[in-house]
Amino acid sequence: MVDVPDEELLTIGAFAARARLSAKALRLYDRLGLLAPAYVDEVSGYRYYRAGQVERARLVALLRQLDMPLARIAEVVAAGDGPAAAELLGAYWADVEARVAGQRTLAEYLRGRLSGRSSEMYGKFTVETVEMPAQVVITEKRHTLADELPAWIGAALGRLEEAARECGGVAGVPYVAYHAEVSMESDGPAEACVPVADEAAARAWAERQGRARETAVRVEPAGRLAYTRITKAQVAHPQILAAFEAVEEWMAAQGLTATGPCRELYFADWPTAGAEDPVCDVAFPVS
Amino acid sequence: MVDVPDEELLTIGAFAARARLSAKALRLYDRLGLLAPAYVDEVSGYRYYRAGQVERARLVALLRQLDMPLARIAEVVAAGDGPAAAELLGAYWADVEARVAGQRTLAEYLRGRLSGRSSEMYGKFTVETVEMPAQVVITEKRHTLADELPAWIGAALGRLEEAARECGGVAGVPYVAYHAEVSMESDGPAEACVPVADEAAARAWAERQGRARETAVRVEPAGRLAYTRITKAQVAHPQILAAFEAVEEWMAAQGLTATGPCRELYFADWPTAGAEDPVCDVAFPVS
DNA sequence: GCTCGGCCCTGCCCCAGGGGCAAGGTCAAC
DNA sequence: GTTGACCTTGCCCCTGGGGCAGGGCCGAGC
Repeated sequence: MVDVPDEELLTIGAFAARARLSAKALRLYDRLGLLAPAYVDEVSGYRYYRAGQVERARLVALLRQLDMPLARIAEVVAAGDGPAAAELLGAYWADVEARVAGQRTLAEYLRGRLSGRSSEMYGKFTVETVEMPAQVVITEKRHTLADELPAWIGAALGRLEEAARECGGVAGVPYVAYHAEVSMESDGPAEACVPVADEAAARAWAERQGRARETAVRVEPAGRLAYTRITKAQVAHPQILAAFEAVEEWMAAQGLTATGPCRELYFADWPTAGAEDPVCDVAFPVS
Repeated sequence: MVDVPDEELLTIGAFAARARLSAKALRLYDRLGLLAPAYVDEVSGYRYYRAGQVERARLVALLRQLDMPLARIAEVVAAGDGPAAAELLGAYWADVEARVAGQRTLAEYLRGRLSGRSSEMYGKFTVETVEMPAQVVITEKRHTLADELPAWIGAALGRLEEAARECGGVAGVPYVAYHAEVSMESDGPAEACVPVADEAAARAWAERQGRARETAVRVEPAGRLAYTRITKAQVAHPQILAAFEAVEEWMAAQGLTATGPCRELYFADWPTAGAEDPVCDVAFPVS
């Protein structure tokens, strides 16, 4: 069954004008299989489109106005005009809104910082050091983006504290270590850690864990932590960045260097804490 | 005065880790003059950064998280840490919010359309045709983006109606013709047109116009218009797209083709009209 | 002094989503 | 038949890097 040209076919230029797309874009969509011409002359290579394809082309154009990647547009148009397509679009747009919401917070923070309050930013934080004993910790590690981070921290520390009951109980302040930056673009990994009393039980617990979550048992060596204490309101992206920067600046001034990934130690009961209650120490292991 | 390396210098890898940037990105920023190393070894080409440059590098990294182009980031960091930089950031972010607001409206519209209401979309519009006599029109043309379009339409039609008083008065329904799509990416041009009674006076008026605005006088030939009437609430991007599509679909069904750019005819007094009052005909010249 | 591993260098190709241009083939109207 | 508009492919350009190849630099251990 060969497509034969009939009198309803449009050249690429005419089709582009009706679809409000460029001919160049139409050639690209053809090459990607997103919007194939109804007929292609084998001799001249001319593309011919049916008038009925305009609707689909316009849908593609509108989705492109949302900056949706062509691959996702292909999924949407493949899903047809039903609720499935609407679902895909909704999921995409929810992603966009989540990203923009994070960026909005960051933009507000940066605007405030650039406005001239930068000099007072570092003064607000008091940095101190504390000696930490060696600790056996049970951990759960995951790659995650900044927007899902708070939910994951809550869930992971909850699971680990539950597990700690079989390992001699929680023997220190639970914390989260960041092995790489967690932000909108970079996804960590982050590692939730809960100190426990019974190393043997902890190792037995780790043996029982499946592959669903990346769990581990580790002995965290003793050492000194440089930290600053922040309130519940400050434990949010991006305000918390100021705290990290304050600690690093203080370390540089003291001639100290970080000997490991930075941490957030959650020493308070999170749900019952008020916004202005101190709940967290932002810390670096130092030497 | 040559920069001499002292013991405070960091290699690119160490600096990248502290700034939470990749070495590749740092080389790019160096090449663009955005963040030059404190010292470059002339023999090895190795880049060395001062610890004090970390702050600036982090600012760049944070601004990149806002998807700000490097050229604008360069402007921001060049403006220093004062209100000027905050102003630039604010202007950029306002642009982003405006763009996203338009996309949000479009996404909501599309989600509704894809949900399965597409079959009833076209049914809501009644398309008819009308014969238009030849008209002398005075016009003003401009390239504009979708977000500034409503304001420009109001201003341009206001100016043209004022000018029409010297040209024998307004002799028909003012309209806006779209010579190409006006959206977030494409900027038209759009042409505001007001029919006038006195062609000679109109040509004299056009002669007096300077180059500040792109004005013209034209005789619009007689012809048939296919149109549908919409309410004030529907005269907004992107709801109005449904009206345009309805007219085009109807035209295709009737075997008619467009013979010129599409138009919006504003026949009602805009300020006093209510949201549900018909105010506008969405039309195509057809043959 | 020699080698080894870990950094670092430049340069090239790759991604999306096209824009722009050149060289050449086609099509339709006159 | 000619002409001009339209179409084709192919190549280089943009941003903001990622990834890799081939080669140089450096400190540690032997």
